[in-house]
Amino acid sequence: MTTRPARTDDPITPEPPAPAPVDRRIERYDAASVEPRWQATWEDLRLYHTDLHDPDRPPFYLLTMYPYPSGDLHIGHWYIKTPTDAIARFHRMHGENVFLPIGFDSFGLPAENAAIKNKVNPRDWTMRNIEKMRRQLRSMGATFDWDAEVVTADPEYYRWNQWFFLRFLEAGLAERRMSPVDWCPNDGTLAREQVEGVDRHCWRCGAPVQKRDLEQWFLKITKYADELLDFTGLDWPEPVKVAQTNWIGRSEGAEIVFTTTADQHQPGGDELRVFTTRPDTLFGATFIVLAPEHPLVDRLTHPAQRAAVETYVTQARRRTEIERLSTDRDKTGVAIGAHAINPVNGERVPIWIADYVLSTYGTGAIMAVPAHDERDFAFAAKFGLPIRQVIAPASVEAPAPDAPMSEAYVAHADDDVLVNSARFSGFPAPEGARAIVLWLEDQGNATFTVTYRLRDWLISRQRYWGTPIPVVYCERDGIVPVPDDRLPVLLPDHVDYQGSGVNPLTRDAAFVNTTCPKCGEPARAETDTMDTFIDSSWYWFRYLSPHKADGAVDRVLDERWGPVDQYTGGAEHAVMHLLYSRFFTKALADLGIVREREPFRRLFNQGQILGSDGERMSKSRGNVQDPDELVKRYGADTVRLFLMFMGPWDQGGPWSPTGIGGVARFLNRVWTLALDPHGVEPGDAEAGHLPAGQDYAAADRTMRMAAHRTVRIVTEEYEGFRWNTMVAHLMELANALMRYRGTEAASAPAYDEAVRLLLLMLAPAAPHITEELWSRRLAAAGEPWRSIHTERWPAYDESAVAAEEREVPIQVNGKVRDKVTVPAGISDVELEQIVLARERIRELLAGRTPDRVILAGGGRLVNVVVR
RNA sequence: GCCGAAGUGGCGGAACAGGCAGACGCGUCGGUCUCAAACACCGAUGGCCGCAAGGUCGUGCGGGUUCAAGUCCCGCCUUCGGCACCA
Repeated sequence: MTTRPARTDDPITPEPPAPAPVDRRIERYDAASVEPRWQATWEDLRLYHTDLHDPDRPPFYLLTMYPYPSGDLHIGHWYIKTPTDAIARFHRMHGENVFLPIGFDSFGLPAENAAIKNKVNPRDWTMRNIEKMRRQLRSMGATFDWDAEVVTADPEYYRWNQWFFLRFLEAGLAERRMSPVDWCPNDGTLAREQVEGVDRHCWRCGAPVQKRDLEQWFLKITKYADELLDFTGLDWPEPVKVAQTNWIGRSEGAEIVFTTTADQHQPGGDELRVFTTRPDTLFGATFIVLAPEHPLVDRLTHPAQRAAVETYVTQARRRTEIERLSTDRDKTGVAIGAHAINPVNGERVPIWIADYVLSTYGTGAIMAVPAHDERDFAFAAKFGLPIRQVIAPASVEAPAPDAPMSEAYVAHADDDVLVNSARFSGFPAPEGARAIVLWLEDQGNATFTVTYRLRDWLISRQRYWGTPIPVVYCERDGIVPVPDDRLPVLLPDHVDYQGSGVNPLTRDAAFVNTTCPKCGEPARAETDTMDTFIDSSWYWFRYLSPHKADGAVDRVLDERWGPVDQYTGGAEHAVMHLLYSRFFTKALADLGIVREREPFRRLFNQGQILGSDGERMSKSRGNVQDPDELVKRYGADTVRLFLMFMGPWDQGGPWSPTGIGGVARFLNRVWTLALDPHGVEPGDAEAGHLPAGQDYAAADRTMRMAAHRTVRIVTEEYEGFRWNTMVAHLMELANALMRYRGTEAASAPAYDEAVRLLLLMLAPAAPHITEELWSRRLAAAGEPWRSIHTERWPAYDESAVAAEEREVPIQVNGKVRDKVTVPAGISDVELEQIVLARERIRELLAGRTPDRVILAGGGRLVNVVVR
């Protein structure tokens, strides 16, 4: 590949910064002066601006989760982003055209909270933070392509959120429905984090939180539930796939129709559809439970029960879903005083409501089978409802219908059969389930169905700082989409919060009062804004053409660059962000806007850096670690390398700077090896002499072998993101070379080659010091400057890595007792002879003949077994 | 409760695919350099016994398979992360 610096739009006139002349007494590595100098040079040369149309090199799209501009770049950001930068540099050295963009996820609650609390403008607050974080991000020395930067709070970005919304609306993928929110009379809708305490009060005014039903917008992600379960072709961590699969929660079963009976207060005949995964237990259904929110509750409730029911419904609505679903709680519920007919046996069963049944799952109604469901069992036991066993292993005698049970029989034995189930008795359980549904289906009382835990995506937010939803409400025309040519619907720059959490857009007359695009009459603008997960569901498409004015996505570039080759970011986004992004991509593909149906081919979740107290870093805990101080003291390269060296990347852990000195020492050692090969250290008695028994040629071979073996292993470690062992192996190589420094072998070509390889291998991880040393080597050799980061990644020399001899550990009865050095190509027979002839082994055998001699792993180890 | 990940020296961690446990680094101890200190460099460093050679124990706990187990199997314990009565 080219040895010129990466392509830029400008003609290249590399003006290498004049390297300091190499003194006899060499200076130590001074990061504070070297690093900013190279960062400025890279920027001047536009070294990391990616030419997305480059016809020659294969594209590699590397994406890292864009940060929220909280205003502080902490050590956790470095932990994600600097190894990602090393990936970029590694791929670039393989001749790939790497695109590593960056941007800011700049809408959201924190800006608004700051606005309410400190009376600052959310936009000013956000933009100030972005400014600060840009500076901090640059101090990493990462190769972000800043030309591609995306700021989601810019109209240039969010107008396309609105455009997508309109396309979804046309395609029937967006719809408006009632949905409850947590509500405070003073501060309006509350996010989960704004509800505090067990008594659930408002974070600002302390008022008790209420539930309130609002008309809100949904995106129909459930339409894609089945496709989202398919991860074919994705190289993703298994736990993420498992988490998404559970989140979608597909279950197969049937809907069964129960019909309400008449009484003196209502005519009956209402259909109650229940969802069950166990139609085989239908004969054991002894009551019905509805979610308290079920639409028929009001209509069916008997007057005598009305007061109790209403109290219960109010209570249930005040509980969080987590509370309602908590297993620790006692079962609660109320009979509503109505009944329904079990279609399978005509039995009249009572209808209850209970908060353990959710209106959002299935049909919001269940048939309770206490004999075969633990929750129903607990409920029946508490309220004295009948329990009837209808499933039992064929191997035991069928129990009587009313035989007492101490617990629900839920376990699936292979020989489970239906019992007490009329003509279905004796059917094996799975066949029984099928037969019952088929039979009921004929009468119109059942259908096979699939239900998902996944719910449609509620995107409406009653907040200012987000993308306005582009619809208008007209007296005459109803819900009217804003036409494309009127986009973007601009967020006003200044709003008055009046010290309250209520969405200030609702009070902004200029925003709210608009005209209907259809009839031209006065109309009301939608004041809800979009969930910020919308922003992050397509930002990587926009990076390809951030300023494109006539479309959201550049289709040509999408064809060329999509899907993202590698995505890096935290595991906390395992479900929501990654699932929404997959949904968006599929929907956009169906709308013909993008080509691919999956956004991220390969995903890596790095671990999380915790505070030194082992807790998640947060401002409120005061355990946020600022890297600036460390960077000032040790330099960016040292901090980068230290973060990589700490442990496996997917592990994370509590932050502690202990040990960073070791990494700094290593970089200084590299500096010394490269610039002062002939110096000697006073502390080393052996300094200046080759290791005992080695001549110049042996030293040469040893150095070559060490360097090339390191290339072999380190290349694999870069590919697998195993940074900690990668750094360890580079340290080993440096230590090995250190042994030859100051000896005659330091003049050998092998020494110089080893230093060259060491620098190349270190370059992606520690880009500044290697660039500096590289420039000095070139200058010393009288060659023109070129960046080390445009060099090719080294290949190892097969002949150099092969050893002539190897050491074989010898075990007797599985314990290492001896070692022997043998020629590399030795045969098994010869090896065995040598081993058995060893004095130490003969001693241990004491005249006995070995039972077996095992040569393990092609003679890597010998085990002599004697009993 | 369910799902997922993990438990290895004083500490962070290493160990391909069952084959020398503890790579690399920190810390500690000893040394060289220095008037001295810092820096740098060299050496030692799992526990116990031993002057040494060497022995012995040792990867959360208890069993097992194997010539050989940190690694595989069975049964537990602990920690972290996620999910939450999903019918």
